[in-house]
Amino acid sequence: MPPVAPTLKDVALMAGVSEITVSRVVRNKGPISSDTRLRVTAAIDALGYVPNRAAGSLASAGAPLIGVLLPSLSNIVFPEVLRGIQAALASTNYQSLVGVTEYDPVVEQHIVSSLLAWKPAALIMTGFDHTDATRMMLAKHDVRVAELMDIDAEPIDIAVGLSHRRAGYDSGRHLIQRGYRRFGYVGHDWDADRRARRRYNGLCAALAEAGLSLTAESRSPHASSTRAGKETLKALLLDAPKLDVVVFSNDDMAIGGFFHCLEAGISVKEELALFGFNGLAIGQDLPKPLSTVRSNRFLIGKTAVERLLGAAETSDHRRVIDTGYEIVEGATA
Amino acid sequence: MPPVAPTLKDVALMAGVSEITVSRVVRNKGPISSDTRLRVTAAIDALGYVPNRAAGSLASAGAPLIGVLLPSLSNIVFPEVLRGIQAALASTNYQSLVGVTEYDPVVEQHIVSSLLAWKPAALIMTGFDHTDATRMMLAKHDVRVAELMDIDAEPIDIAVGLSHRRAGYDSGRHLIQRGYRRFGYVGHDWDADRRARRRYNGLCAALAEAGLSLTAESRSPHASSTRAGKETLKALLLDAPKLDVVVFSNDDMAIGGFFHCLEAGISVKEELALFGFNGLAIGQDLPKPLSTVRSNRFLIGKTAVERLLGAAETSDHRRVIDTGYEIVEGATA
DNA sequence: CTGTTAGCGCGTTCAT
DNA sequence: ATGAACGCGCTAACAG
Repeated sequence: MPPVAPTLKDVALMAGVSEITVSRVVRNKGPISSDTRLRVTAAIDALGYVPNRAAGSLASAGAPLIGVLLPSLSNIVFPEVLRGIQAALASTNYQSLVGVTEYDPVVEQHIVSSLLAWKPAALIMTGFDHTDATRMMLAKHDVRVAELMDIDAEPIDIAVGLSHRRAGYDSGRHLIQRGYRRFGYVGHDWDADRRARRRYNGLCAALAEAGLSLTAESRSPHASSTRAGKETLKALLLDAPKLDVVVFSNDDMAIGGFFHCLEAGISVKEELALFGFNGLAIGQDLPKPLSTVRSNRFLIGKTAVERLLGAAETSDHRRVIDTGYEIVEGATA
Repeated sequence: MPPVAPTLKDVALMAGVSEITVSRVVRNKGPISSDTRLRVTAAIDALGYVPNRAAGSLASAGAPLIGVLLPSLSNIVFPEVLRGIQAALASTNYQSLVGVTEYDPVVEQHIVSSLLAWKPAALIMTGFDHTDATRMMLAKHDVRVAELMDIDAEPIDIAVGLSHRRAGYDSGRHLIQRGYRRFGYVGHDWDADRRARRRYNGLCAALAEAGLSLTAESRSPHASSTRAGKETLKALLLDAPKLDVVVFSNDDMAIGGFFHCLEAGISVKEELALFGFNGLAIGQDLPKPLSTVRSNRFLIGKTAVERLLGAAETSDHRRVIDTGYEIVEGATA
């Protein structure tokens, strides 16, 4: 076990060529005779040579790295985005440096700063909520930047996601069209999750347009969760028993609501309709598939990487990429 | 927007000191007079200096990086482990380089190789299932290695997790003690998830010890999911209607089973008891909290990082760290 | 407490 | 098709 990793020089020596030739073989760059290529690759295998990326990045100014900043890993939505990112990265030689901000722009700022220290090719962030200092750093260090999930604001570089305002609005239209009139809303912490608020605003706009408004609403101060959904719906129904439908800030909350109905003996849809957001797999496996809006989390992550890395190849230079959403009819509304 | 990042030299020039002095201030290393420290930090702020980590790693042989290899991000369990890792990392200046193996040791091998290229301080992997080539690389490049989730085998360096065999065994003992006799088992793809098989073996051992055996069992060829649990239980009950209790390979599967019971009008626990594994939050929010075994995923990730980075500080040099598990009584068994 | 010298391993540039 | 020289930005090892 020689804890001394072989370098270009070792490979060069063994293959009887110069270092730069080995470097060319490794990177598949420049003309190499198939003969020397053979000898070099043989030496590489024999020595178990692994290029030192730190050295490579230093020499070439820029690392094959993508910084990924996620607000949270507790909300299943972000691992799914990360999954899309990883899937797209798998076919490249880029790797991901992952940090979690806990929805705090100041934490985000610190992470951006330490990620930038690696001279990554791009940064993937969530939402549009950054400190001025963050924006300044981003401007100075020429990295590509993708802001994910939302497209309701002006991006720094590119944005990939969906319009949460429109999604909320369309949810409202859809439900009104299906005959619902007495709307309840059950939400979670808005300060952290700005997108939930945008959907709420869209929903209210749709109601207003139809001459309606929310009959009752309640917001949990906590992060979204099944439990929060369950308890918040319970609380809401104590105050305002006469509702047709309850729109939840997302599927987690809605599933909690569904469970509450099961426990309270409320017949879902017949007595009270439920509507979510995200289209999580588990919601579709409930005894009654949840009516909701499918956001395309995996696609968002995947698309972001493709756009960030493939910029030159495509002629498509949109700054805002709408990955869309679809209303999932389900059986709860 | 000057796309030319300032370097140590720029800071040194501005502060009227040498580069190494700036370097010392940045790293908080070696004695520095508070006067020069002040001037240097002022210059750093003024220029917006961010150290180049690639250069630092090259010079000092070794990067403040932890490579993290996860088999999947679809199974909620691994994001939770990652959460623990990130939480522990937050208070250090280490960052995580994340890769996903899709349960394939060959993919794992490629990722290990590219991670090693950064000279990380440590690698966090899952399970004990690695190719020979992977083991060889690990031996050569002196990195710390943690193998997570399982402690039922001999680790390369350290292992952090729980004994799945014992967890399965204890589940069996627990259920037998509660009077169950006719056991069913509903599982998922074992080839990918070796730990599920270990739990199964433990369960069977407990049954055998009590002179019992599985009355019926069925395994989905797919990855674990609510849907797979639902469908597999349904199939199982067609063949073997007379069961007291069904043990599932994990909570996702068990929750699916719960949903099947709801749909089929089977009274959970009274007619058929259900038992899971993991102790996911959502299982505890079902109308009847799921009876299961709590694995401590967050703790596993967090502990691994602490052990890997804090080795010198603690006198605790165990190679195997048991993060334990607890039986969660619930209301479904 | 501060500076000098040397070089980490590689890629760029220019030659041959 | 191949190579030599140089330097990327930083830190280790010594001075002083």
